Amino acid sequence: MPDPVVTRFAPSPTGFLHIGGARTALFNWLYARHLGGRMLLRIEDTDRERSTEPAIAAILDGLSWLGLDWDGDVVFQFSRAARHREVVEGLLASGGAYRCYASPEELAEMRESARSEGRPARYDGRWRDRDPADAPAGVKPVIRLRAPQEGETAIVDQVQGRVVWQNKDLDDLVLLRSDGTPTYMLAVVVDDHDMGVTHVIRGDDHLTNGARQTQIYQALGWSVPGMAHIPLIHGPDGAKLSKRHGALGIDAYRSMGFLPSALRNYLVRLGWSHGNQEIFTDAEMVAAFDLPQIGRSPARFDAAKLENLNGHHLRETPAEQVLQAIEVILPDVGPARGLGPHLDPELRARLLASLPGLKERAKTLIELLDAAYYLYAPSPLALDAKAAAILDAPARARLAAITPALAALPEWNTASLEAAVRAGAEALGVKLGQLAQPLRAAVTGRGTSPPLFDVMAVLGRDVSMARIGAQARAEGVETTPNAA
RNA sequence: GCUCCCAUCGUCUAGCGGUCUAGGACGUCGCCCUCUCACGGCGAAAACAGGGGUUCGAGUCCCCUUGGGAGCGCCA
Repeated sequence: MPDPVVTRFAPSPTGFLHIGGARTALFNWLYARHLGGRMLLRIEDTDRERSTEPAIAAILDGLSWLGLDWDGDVVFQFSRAARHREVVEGLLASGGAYRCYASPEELAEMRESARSEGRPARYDGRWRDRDPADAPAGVKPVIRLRAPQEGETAIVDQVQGRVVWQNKDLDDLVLLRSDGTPTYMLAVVVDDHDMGVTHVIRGDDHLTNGARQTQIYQALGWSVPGMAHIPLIHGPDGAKLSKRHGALGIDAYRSMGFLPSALRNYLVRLGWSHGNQEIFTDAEMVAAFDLPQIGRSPARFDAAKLENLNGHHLRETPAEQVLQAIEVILPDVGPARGLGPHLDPELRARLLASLPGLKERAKTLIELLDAAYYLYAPSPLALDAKAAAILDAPARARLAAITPALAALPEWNTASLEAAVRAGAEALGVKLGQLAQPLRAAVTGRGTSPPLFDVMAVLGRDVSMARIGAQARAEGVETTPNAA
């Protein structure tokens, strides 16, 4: 293994970690893990106005929740400003950069007239070869790269292929602002170089930046890292994922009850494929992932597929782990549904026992929690519309009829309950469903639930009989359907 | 406007010149299973944007058109 790969995820902390950023991080992580390399994390906080502590925390939290770990310490770009300046000084000395005294107004005017004349909107190089003695007094200059004006600049991208720009279409970008702080374009190059990054994997909105950064590498005499510009994720309407589509941070998906493993699985298949395989464990993903299988067209975000995948992962995940995932989001989502931020031991045990039946039927942890309502419902149990419809007078009469047999059961478990109810249905001359459905409605307050006998077994004799009794006694009485 | 990128079922995609009467998955619609709902099983409808080339042969290569997208800051 001659050249261990080093990738990096480099978000700017100006907002939460969104779904596109999460996928970029995942791809970097997978590529590094696949090749036994390292993934670094760098926070691009050179924009002091917009970078915030909460955003940094949200990004770190999001990555951790998603299960994407990084190697080494987090690098904060702003802390490296002195190094960035040093590099620019060198460039200034070698003639690779120059001071530009153009005012913001001049620049705006330049862009406007260029556009109106159908020319590319770019800096015209007016200070490129001008005598510094012409510098207006009192104006702090920016420092620009003396970019080549002829020929072409190409990047050999592992996803996009060889992409070429004519140098005349690229202008002299700003390296150092007039206040002496480095720009993103410069900082990225210096940091990637200093950090030993071998592969830059990022969204293809950076494709042009790739060319401009290549010019900086060349001016510095540094070797250009491998690049892979992956297509962006679009919203359902085909436009770039944005606030209009909900502007969701990764934390929102957590709160919606998605499993990290499902999100990883969904994200990896957006733009990348491995034959016909749709379902991936982490190990499979790491083993199969590579850059050549990444497509070049943007993918649309499809919530339905994410939900389906989440359902699959829910079923595959052991009950204890699902329970832990629930406990992670409970502080967020518990209080709103009458659950506290934590589960008391008794409820936890009942939930765990019910999970095999529950996780089979839910697409998200939220759905699961709602379906488990019968486990934590306050008394008296509220009936939803379907349950209320099921519990008509004949149904209630059947409940009354089966009550003695249930009360007399020596053992209260799934098998004994099923035997008793089947016998009861036969004795009443009705189909199993005609008795089971009223029982389900009485015991869960819902028209649907996990298998009835499992539910009754977990609930226990006392609770079950009380709920059945309450509905049996209400024969002929109009019930108040649950408002919800 | 300029530069660059993209184009297979509604969506994610397989396809790397002949095995494509185009495969899988999600979603949709039937049927089966069944104590409900799911799961699972079986089946159906559903796509190579259009036009030119190249070739014995094109979804696969080239060009044009059309349609999407991204970038064009002293933001990142």
